[in-house]
Parts: sequence; structure tokens; C-alpha cells
Amino acid sequence: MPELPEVETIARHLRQGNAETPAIVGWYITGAELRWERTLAEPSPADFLRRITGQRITGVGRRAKYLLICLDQDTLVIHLRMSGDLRVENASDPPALHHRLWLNFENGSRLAFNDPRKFGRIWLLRDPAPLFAKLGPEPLEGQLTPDGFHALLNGRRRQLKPLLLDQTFLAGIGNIYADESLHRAGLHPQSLASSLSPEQSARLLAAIRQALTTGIERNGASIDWVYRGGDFQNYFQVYDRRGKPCYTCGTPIERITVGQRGTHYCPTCQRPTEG
DNA sequence: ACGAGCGCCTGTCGGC
DNA sequence: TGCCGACAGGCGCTCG
Repeated sequence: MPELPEVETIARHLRQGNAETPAIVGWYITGAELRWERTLAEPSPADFLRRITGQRITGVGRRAKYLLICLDQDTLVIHLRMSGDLRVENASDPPALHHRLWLNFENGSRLAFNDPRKFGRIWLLRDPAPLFAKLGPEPLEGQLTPDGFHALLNGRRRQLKPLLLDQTFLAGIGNIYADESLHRAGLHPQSLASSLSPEQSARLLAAIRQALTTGIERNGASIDWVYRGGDFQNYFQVYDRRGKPCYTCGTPIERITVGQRGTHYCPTCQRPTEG
């Protein structure tokens, strides 16, 4: 499910609260329960319970697609993978079928990690930096310039779509935002990164930022039962639009497989580059 | 360096 | 209705 905009939206809601959920900053952890062992990547269940109990939440943030829940001594790092979701609820509510791990708070609330497909992972770390060591730059941060991005692309003989999905190249983009970015940039998903002109690279960076920013403004995309609350799905130009007319030229959107991922594009607006 | 194939899991949907 | 395969917002691994 969630890519950068969805994780950012969840982080903001947990930090600031919204109509449905209160902010969790300042809450005191009285205990935890683990229902699926593999959800917890690190440390052991016993160490996790011992260490997290008694800590207070001091902040909520995001790095790439990782959600960061800052505690007094540690950082709770959560990767939602395909189907993970976080829910604030009453500790007295019966836990839902797919709750894999939850924290209990002094105020009678619970923060539950719900994850039907069990791909999600949670770490409790004194220092999360090593976990993020191989991640590429944040696409929305200013250190990444059009020239710098062109240099990064220029050094790679790789198709654009798999490269955008490579978290060590650029951090936070997933299948939806890769397709939407390439469409906005007018680039074919199978064009080679090294074939882009400086202008095309600049256009791609701007398109990525535009797609991600719009996604955040719309509170992310909600496609099925997994993640709710966003409406970016109503603004998709290519993703999940196979056979429907391109909004720019009317050509039916095509779906192909690139790097074993479903890939949507307009064959008229997104022509392959030379080389 | 790069792509393909597969494993990890459960749920939904379309075709027959 | 039931069965069966395809497919799903991700990522780590091995193998050429």
C-alpha cells in the first residue's frame, strides 16, 4: 500500500491529530502485545516489551516509507509494506483479526499495527541511522537539485521505472507514484536513465515532486480496504486506468509489466527516448 | 550493474 | 455457486 505520501499523511495525523484520531505525542506506554512474531524485526519480543514499557512518545516522523515514532530512549520504526495500517482505538475494544502488534497507553488507548498480509516490519532501535544508511535522497528535499538528479540518472544504464522504485536511488517512491511521475514527465517507463537530456531529467524531478506533493495534499491514495481517508486515487492519470483515455491526448492507457511490476502509461505522450 | 525469478502472506475479483 | 488463477501501494534474496 503506502508510499511516501501515505506514510507522511499517517505521520502527520499521529503527530497532530485529525477529525477521527487524537495526536499520540506525550502518551505514556504501559505495555505491548505481539500477535505475529515476524512483525517484530528487532529486538527479541522479551527485550521489546521490557524496553518499550515506561517510555513516552516524544514525536512522530517519516524517512522514506518508514514511519518513526520517537520515544524517550528509542525510536520505534515501522514499515507498512503492502497492507500495514496504524489505528488508534480504545484498549477495551476487541482486537481486530489482523492486528499483529499493539501498544497500550496509560490513558486507556491503544495504537495497533494491523497488517493482513504480514509483510510489515517493526524495529525498536536506540539509533535508527544504520537502518537508513543505504537509502537514497528524499525527493522533496532541497539538497536534490535538477543538475544533481541529472548526474545521478546519467550514471545508470537502467530502465527508468525500476530505477525510481529502487529505494537506494531515491527514497519513498512506489508503484503508483512512479507511474504517475513518468506520465507527468512525458517519459517512457522503459527508457534508459542514461539517455535523458538535462531538460528531461529536470522535468522528471519536477514531475516526481508534483505527484508526491499532490498525493500529500490529497491525504494519499485509497484504493481498497487497506488505507482509507485519502482521495488521490481520484486524480490518477495513468495508474489503474488501463484502456481508459489519456486526459491529454485520448489514447487508451496501456498496462505492461516492467521489472515484474504492473506499469501504466500513455503510448502517445510517453515515447521512448533514443538510446 | 542489472534484470529475472521467487518467497513472504492474505484477500479480492473476474472468468468459466 | 464454486473453483482457480491473476493480481495487489514492498522488498530481500539468489542466480545468471
